[in-house]
Amino acid sequence: MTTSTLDQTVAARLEAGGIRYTSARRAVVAALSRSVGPCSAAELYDEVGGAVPLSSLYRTLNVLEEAGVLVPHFGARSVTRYELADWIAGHHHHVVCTVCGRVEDIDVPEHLEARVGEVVEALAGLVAFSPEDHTLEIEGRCSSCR
Amino acid sequence: MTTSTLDQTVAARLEAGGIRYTSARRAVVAALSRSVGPCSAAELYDEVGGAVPLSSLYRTLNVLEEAGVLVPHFGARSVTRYELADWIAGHHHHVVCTVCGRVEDIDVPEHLEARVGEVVEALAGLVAFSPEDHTLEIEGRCSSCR
DNA sequence: TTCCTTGCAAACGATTTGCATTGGA
DNA sequence: TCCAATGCAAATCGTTTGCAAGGAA
Repeated sequence: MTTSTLDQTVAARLEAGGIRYTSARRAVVAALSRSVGPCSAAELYDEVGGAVPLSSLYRTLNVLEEAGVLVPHFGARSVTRYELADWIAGHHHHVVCTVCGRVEDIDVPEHLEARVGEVVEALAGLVAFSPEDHTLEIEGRCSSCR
Repeated sequence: MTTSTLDQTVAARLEAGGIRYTSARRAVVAALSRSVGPCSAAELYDEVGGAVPLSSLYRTLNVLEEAGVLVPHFGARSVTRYELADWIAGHHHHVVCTVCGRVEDIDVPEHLEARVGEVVEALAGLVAFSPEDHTLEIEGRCSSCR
């Protein structure tokens, strides 16, 4: 998705909720769209060159999360990372490097995702659980830390 | 696994690393073995009736994690939960209730786990990643919050 | 004008650490 | 005995909030 298309998509979503799409919010969405994986507030702060102070950044993240534009990711001790929601960025899973800590997205080919879905349904059935979503994370060493 | 067997298993592991298996550490391991899902430091603090002060509890958790007895779980904003490592408690996955926030373990039947493993290998291959472990979490509503 | 958003500084909660004391092999 | 483990209090760090100022509709 190009940045301008992304911007329009997000803009539409926010307008539908009566939420302004301000420059700080645009900056965060743009920064996330550039990233290869979820970003923490601190990382985004750097990415936007300090243009948005941390407190505003956190507020921005919360607004975008409530609007369903972003999704939080709790993959490491003590920091929450955010990424664009699946309906925007597409459904995907993560690989987490146990050495450098980096989190990267994996776009899952349909035939594999179908198998994940089957397993999820089967497992949820075992514990009388109504599955709404799922996350699969693979820990290991990334190609740089091999 | 009975508590005494568990205790012996953990004791052996710690001794092998020259680490003492003190009463505080025993209390934490016992509390976790009673739990149906991962516990935060605060939850464990309550579970042991305040017998281990929080600072010591955190140190205990770190020691046991480094020894490979516990594994951290980052499933919710701002708290880290711990559980017994897979080699002790058996490999399993989690269901997270989006309503009450509870995390529960699912023991995965072998045939399903095999399928998860295949998908993990396939995905890791796509991004030149050496998989060491994986976690599958299912979000949804538990039977109580249906 | 009116309500939403922002920036700054102070507040918070989870976790860590310094230091003196205690306890187990 | 002697070093690791503990307890307490203070320090950190990520995150949130109160409040006054700035901006868009």
